[in-house]
Amino acid sequence: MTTVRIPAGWPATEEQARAVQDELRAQVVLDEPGPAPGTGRVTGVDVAYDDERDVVAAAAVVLDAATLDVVAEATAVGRVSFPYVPGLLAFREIPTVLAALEALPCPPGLVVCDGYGLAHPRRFGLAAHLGVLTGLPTIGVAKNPFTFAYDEPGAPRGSTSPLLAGTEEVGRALRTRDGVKPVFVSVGHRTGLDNACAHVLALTPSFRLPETTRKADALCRSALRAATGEVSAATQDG
DNA sequence: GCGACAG
DNA sequence: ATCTTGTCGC
Repeated sequence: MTTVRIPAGWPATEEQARAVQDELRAQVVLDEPGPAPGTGRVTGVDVAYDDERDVVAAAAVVLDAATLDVVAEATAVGRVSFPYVPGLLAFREIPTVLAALEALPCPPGLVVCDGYGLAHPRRFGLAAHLGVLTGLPTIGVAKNPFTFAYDEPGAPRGSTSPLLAGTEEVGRALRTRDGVKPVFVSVGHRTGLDNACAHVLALTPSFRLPETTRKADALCRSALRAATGEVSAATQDG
């Protein structure tokens, strides 16, 4: 576990954050198909919060893409770096997520984020932002459609429908379990949308959400419990 | 103008 | 995201 300091010059206002998005957005690479599904490694990242104590914990869990076995994992804790503002989620999550990724003992391969990539009001959601900062291929898998419109995909697992901002397809609603609410997939960086959806299907043999997300979620929650536990123990001990 | 809005 | 018991089912 590593402890994170909020980077110097980190945006302090919504206006500054939007300016950063507009500046970095031009660096997103869209003409690469990305790593082939089922090969190499796939890493899930997630973050948990205790706003009460101003503590944030992130986890990165590396899976073998073929077997979905855990190959490596790392966590990081720090202070909350930004309030939750729809459209600016990345500024809340990224410092701690970056630290967790850097603490990994091996390359992460494709990174799967909780939330959106290009499906974003400014076309620069968390997955795109993390991709540009790390240079890694990334995708976003969200549980909710945010502000976007979509037609219900067919009932069978694997069915998709466009996720629409007006007439622009910014992502895809993807059914990962028969008859269950779809997930919302969008490209982050250095990956194509077809490939991103194929990865998500490969990562959902048993549950609605990708194994990467499930494992990272469990790990960051336990890291948060450990971190806040230390705080209260320190308080009691002196 | 107001509200809704990834996590 | 988070607050939260028991409960149904594989």
